[in-house]
Amino acid sequence: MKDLLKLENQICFPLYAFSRELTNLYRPFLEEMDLTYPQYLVMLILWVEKQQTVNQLGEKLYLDSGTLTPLLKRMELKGMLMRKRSQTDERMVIISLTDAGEKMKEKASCIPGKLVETLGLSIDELIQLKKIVNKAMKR
Amino acid sequence: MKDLLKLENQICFPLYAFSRELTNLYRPFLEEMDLTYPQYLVMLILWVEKQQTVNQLGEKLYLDSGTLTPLLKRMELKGMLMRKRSQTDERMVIISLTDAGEKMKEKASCIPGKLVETLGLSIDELIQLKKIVNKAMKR
DNA sequence: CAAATATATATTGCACACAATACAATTGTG
DNA sequence: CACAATTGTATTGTGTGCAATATATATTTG
Repeated sequence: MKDLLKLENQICFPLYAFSRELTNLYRPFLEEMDLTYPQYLVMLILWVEKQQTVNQLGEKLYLDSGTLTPLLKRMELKGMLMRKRSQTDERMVIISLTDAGEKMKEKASCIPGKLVETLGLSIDELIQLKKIVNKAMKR
Repeated sequence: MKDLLKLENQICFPLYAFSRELTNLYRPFLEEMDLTYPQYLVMLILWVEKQQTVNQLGEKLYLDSGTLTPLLKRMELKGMLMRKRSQTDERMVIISLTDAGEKMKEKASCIPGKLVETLGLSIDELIQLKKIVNKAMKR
């Protein structure tokens, strides 16, 4: 029986290391747009949705307000998006893109392709990977 | 042609979210031992290797000294390990477990099993997952 | 052997993550 | 309608990650 308490026998560690490696792979492309990877994920949502509350962003990204609030404030400072309290329910903050934020979409369009290229995995492997991870996330 | 700039079409985002979810799944088990997930990874190495320099730990975990130094100091404060400069080369810091640190191994032995159970993936899927991730990491 | 170079760790600064808590606005209930 | 419970965001504190820089020690080279 092999020792499960060995780094090389771990399944979660490769995923953890790979996840960090992924944000490192995105970094050079995102730096050109002054975005971090989590900020890029926010932009992905806003390029489609136009209006999102902090809570809606958090549900989609699995992040809470303790992470999102300062992140969104930094993006607001950079002029990419606006934060405005809802008129109808003042507990909510509505996030929406500025024109500058909208314009970034075009520049970002090449990023997914570049990343897949860098990863060097086949389409089949990517589909497999996504399928398995999605199953585990659905617990 | 589907829009690659949509969150639901991303392959990296599920991996990123899943990686965070994994450390959340470990948290309840590790809290009993006063460990975080990265600290647990350090312990996995030291339970096998006995002596490791900061650099050796960093190579195995893909982490740099800016991350490891404070992390190891916190673990030293908790009495799990010792940090001592090498006599032969004073640039190096040798990390080794205390008796208390050694003893934690027994309590940790059940963790890998519990995690796999929680994940709810088949052995085949786990092997697939590890194989694909390892391939991508080897670029 | 002295000076340049390389190596190993530490420090600093910034950006996440997340638990715990706080707080204001809203909703549900008697 | 008062008021307790809920909801949505913000704040605080701790712990990573990582780039850039600093510092001390070794090693290489002329």
